[in-house]
Amino acid sequence: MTFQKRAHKILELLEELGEVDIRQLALEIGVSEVTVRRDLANMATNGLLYRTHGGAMKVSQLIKPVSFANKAAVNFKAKDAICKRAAEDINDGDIIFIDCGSTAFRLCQFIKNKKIKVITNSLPVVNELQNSAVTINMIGGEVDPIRQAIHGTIATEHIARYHASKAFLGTDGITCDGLYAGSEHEASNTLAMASQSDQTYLLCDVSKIGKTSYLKFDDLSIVDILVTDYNGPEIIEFQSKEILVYSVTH
Amino acid sequence: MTFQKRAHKILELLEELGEVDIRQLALEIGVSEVTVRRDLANMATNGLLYRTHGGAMKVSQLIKPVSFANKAAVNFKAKDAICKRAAEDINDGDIIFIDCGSTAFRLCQFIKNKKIKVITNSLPVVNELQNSAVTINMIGGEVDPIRQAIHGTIATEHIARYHASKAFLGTDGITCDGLYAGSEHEASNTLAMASQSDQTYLLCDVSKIGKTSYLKFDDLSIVDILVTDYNGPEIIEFQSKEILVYSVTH
DNA sequence: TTGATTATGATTATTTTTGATCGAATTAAC
DNA sequence: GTTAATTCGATCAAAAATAATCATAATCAA
Repeated sequence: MTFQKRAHKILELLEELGEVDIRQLALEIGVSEVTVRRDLANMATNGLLYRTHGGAMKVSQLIKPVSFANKAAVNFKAKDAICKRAAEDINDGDIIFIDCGSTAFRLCQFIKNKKIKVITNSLPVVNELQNSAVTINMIGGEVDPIRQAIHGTIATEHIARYHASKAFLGTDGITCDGLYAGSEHEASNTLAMASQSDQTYLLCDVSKIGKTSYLKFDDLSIVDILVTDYNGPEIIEFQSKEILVYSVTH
Repeated sequence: MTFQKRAHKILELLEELGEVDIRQLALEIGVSEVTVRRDLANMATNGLLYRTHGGAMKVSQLIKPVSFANKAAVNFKAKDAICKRAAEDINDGDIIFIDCGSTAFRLCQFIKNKKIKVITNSLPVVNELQNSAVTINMIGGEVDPIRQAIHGTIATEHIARYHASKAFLGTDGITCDGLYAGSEHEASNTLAMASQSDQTYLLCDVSKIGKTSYLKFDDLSIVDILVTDYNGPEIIEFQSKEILVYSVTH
């Protein structure tokens, strides 16, 4: 098999898998690892792929898909059901805020083909929506590496300059008394988004209901619509506080 | 059998199989391998096929879609050498701007362990530096999906709120007359960063020197230090304009 | 026919490709 | 941090393919 044929094959595998390792390639193609290494080096100098230790990556994937995948995968069926329901309310032409956090992140998959404008402080959301029909506006300011989001006063000020039709927010905990956040920064961003939008949706899986956290940052007045897979007694109380509740199942 | 007849046969086989090898052709056509080789050489110079070691391939099969050519990997050795040199000037405690673009992006790998603050409008830079010692500040505003960066008036305003000790900028082209950019947004960001920093470094591989582009956005006065792998006559002229030139090799 | 030109095949030297090996560099594990 | 395991790059040798050279056969013009 000639170099050209191998190159073709490697690019194909790369396109399919995103990354390849040398042992796997040597086996698949039927040549020695040395040869594969040479091929990769060659192709890398031509910009056809990105060489890594032990293999290669697709160039376009050089932008790491930000993986707080772990957290996002927890209870993802509930989160997906919630986000799917929420996405039904999003129409072409909408301008929406998307909060940081693993729940709101799952909204992305349902809005990729909508002609909307998304304003967000979440880096995973930006990455996820990069090659979609959506126009993205990134909120600026200090990057919080753990939450993979932009936080701080500059961020809050930035939010205040925009206005959206809908905000899709997350929270660390919610009780009949109010909303709880794990940090002040998170809270101030969430509040800022809520105050700058016509309608606020709170995306909230069952694990958050009835739970309190470090900081109670608001009563429930900022919430217009609660989307949740929870179905217990508190629901009625939420409704009595003029919150519309979307109950979903999965 | 004449050359024309053989050529016809070879093209037929090529169309059918996508690739051919010389031994197989010699057998099939009934001539010596030397002759086949001569035929292929002939046809290759006329662009009828692509010669490989031991055979030939259909031209169309050879090249994958253009999307593979990613800027970040093109000429990366020069870019790495440039960025490595530039990084030597970055010290703990510095606050630096990093411009968007494939060259400045390569600075990331050399500053991951420095205790500095980075202000950038480049999404790849943010992703690359996420799990590093660096504190990141993301410039906010509209996301340009092609350049993977934040551009626009909001972004420019955001930059104006910060001040850095050093700015590491890229450009689409540079001549003795000035700097060229591919878009107005790019230019305004670059200018904003330059005006808000004590020293501006221009990171510029050989392909940019002497090249002009869509928009001339400044003379050379904003550049303090030019880091490049170029080593031609213009260098002296740059120096005469009070630009310090770091020449690197790779 | 003759001489010249061209195409083909055989032979040989050169280049290219590939795989093996080993010290150095990088990464992972502790 | 240190150590162990991979992976890398360089060098060398073997095999295959190529280019160069030459000789022979076919073609063509005068």
